[in-house]
Amino acid sequence: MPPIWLIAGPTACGKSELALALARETDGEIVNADSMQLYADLRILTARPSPADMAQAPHHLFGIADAAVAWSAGRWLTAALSALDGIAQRGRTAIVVGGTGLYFRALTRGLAAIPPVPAGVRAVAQADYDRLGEAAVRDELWRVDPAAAQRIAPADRQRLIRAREVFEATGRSLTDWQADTTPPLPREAWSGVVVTLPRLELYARIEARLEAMIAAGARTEVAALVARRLDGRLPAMKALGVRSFAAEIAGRLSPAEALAEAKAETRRYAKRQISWFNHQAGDWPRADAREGAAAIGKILRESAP
RNA sequence: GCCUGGGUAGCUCAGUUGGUAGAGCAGCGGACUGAAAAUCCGCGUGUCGGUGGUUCGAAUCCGCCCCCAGGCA
Repeated sequence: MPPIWLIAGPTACGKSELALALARETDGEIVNADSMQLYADLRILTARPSPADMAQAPHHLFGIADAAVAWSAGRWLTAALSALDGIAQRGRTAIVVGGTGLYFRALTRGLAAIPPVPAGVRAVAQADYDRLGEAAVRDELWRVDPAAAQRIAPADRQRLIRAREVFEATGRSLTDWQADTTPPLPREAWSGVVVTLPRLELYARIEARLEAMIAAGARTEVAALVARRLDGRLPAMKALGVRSFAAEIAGRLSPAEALAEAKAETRRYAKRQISWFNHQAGDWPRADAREGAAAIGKILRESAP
């Protein structure tokens, strides 16, 4: 059975380049595990592989969604499993690369089989939260899903709404659903590595990359996205830098302020990613990005169960 | 060289009549099961330029020295 390699790591650590080198070396295929590189609209700002890179090996799930459509971890998982299936049938190595920790968790540990919640139910849950306040929603949750009410942090609007809408839509508590979760892949099917880089070096790369993105036309991309007047709550609208550069385009921030803000938000994001991988993938081997693709390939081969 | 203003957290600064210091930004730690580049929780991280002195006690007062910014020469 051909291997599935998972390459995770914080933004700007050099994952894509390593994945491409490994794909060339193994005649493998690359699968995206980045929630923002899914969308077509922001190629530059989300650091999606260029057409030249994509021509060097088959790439899956990059830029395949329209920003007007909200994808989710569940939708990604279905698409990724289907891509992995195709790659396995072709007898090739699959290289799943990205920075979205939840996606790797979904792939390796599973996602509860909750049916999609109808948009109307979510809209009602959101409206109730905004109209009645957190306390009322939480009180309701104490009745139907006390474990979730206990676990969800104060002011975590998103998770409270999620717990509520799942119960409303399915008649079963989120906690109950989650207890059922099973991994979609057998443990021996994959091996993973977390790519690291010293913090200061990572931050320097983040800053340099943002500047390069601006030089390459990231502002124009954001302007085009903003011109579509999409709902600001769509995932694609939350891509790092969109808000800052949109504010610049609207004249609310100077170019320097917008750039500084985007850099700071990206640094904080990288920190959250590091925190996630440290605790949620603490048992995966680590590899310094500077060790190069050969070293990382070796780790992946040797850590296969 | 003289005069003036200033040296306090990584940065910009606040600091009341002397009681070993606090804001913003930056930063750090953490949580995480379908928005996850999301959402949320927690944390001041300090030779108060240096050195003598006055004082029970000095970031605060005094002396000397160093550095920075203006001004006068």
